[in-house]
Amino acid sequence: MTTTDETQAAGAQTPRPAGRPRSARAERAIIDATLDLIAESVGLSELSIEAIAARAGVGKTTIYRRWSNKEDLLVDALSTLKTPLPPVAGVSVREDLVVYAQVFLRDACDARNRCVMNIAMNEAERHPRLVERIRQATIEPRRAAITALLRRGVATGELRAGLDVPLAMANLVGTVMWYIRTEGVDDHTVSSDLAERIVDHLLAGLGP
Amino acid sequence: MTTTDETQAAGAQTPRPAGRPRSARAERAIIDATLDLIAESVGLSELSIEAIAARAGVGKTTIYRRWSNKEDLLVDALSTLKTPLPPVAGVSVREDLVVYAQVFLRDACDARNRCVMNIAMNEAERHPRLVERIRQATIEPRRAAITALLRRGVATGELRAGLDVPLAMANLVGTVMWYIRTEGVDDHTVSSDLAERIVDHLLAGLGP
DNA sequence: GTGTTTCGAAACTCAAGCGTATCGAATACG
DNA sequence: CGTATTCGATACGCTTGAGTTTCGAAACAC
Repeated sequence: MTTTDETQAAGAQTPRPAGRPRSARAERAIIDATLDLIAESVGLSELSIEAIAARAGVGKTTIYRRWSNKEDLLVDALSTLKTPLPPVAGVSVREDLVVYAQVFLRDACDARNRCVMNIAMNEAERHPRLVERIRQATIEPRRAAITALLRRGVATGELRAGLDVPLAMANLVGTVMWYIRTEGVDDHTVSSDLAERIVDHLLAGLGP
Repeated sequence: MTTTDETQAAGAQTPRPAGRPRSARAERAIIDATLDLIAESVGLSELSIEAIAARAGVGKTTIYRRWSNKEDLLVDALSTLKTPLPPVAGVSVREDLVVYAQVFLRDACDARNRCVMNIAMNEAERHPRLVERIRQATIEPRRAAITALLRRGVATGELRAGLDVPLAMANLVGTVMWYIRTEGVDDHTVSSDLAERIVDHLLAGLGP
């Protein structure tokens, strides 16, 4: 929308509404402060607009001039987490699984991305609009990608015939999530071969 | 502590402190209301003492005479969830794993027990005392039991040699948790053979 | 009966936070 | 320059809920 910091490029569409233009820097500061505070706290109910304004060095007026309430701001703020999403691959199913596992590990270790999953799992009743958006923008694409990959593995014979795909997906995602949580893997302590270990573990199973 | 509803048995210890005795029914009603409201809501911050008092049909005075603040009440209320804990078994490692998986499935489907895990995972910063208690009373015993079972399986050869035990545990618990969450298994729709399917799936692995 | 304690209900104080309004200063345009 | 809009700051009204206090009634012991 804006080119320089305090200036709006007068596109052919809107002839510029006269008066002092809105600060793009303030907008970024608000969204950054929102994401930081979400990542630091746990639930959305302890996140206050006043704390956001203070952290962003901004008046509450500047926030309410852009978003009419808290949920609108949250929707926009979480939308900026692009989550570049799983890149495609194709050499072998095992290697692709490792790539996905690595993406999940990275996401689960980054505070800003981790809170997205927390919100999706815990705030469904209080913020259905927000959770639905997260579900469609982040969860569903990944679920579809993994499902396709697992089906491909079954088709090529790299995975066991008659595989229960939803169960296998819970297997992969649940293992990653739980391992991160319980073993306290940090953003920097996550070793590069952890994804490989997890995938190979899943492929081999527990039996001898 | 109490035998009849409104009476305290005068044990040899305390000779009965004179005055109207505290109502045991009120105490149970308070704890029941607390657990119900925790199960219905999601976080502990939207749980209000006033709502508990209203649900229990009790004055706030009756609550504050027993517990000095909200966290004390929560600690006591959650302590009453005995979670009979994993019973021992011993025929085969697979059967024992199925038993544990069934316990986890039952717990994860019961609203009152499910919220315990939610609290342990999400409220660590706001209620460290409470979370630590849950960790020691509920999580740690189960973690130890599964660890012992997995090690036994490795020793008897029923499980693969060189098994990564923490990873295998994340495998079992994470799969159950994630499957329940994403597939929306309810308290009544949980089929009796789901635990067997999960365990056999884990034992076999994804590979052919 | 008297004395003591608890009961539920209601009122209270205090703090946090939402959303609004108002202020002087700043930044644009013409 | 004047006009329009946004800026940050501050104050305001309002609601919620914690924790306390007061009240009359009730339940015990003596």
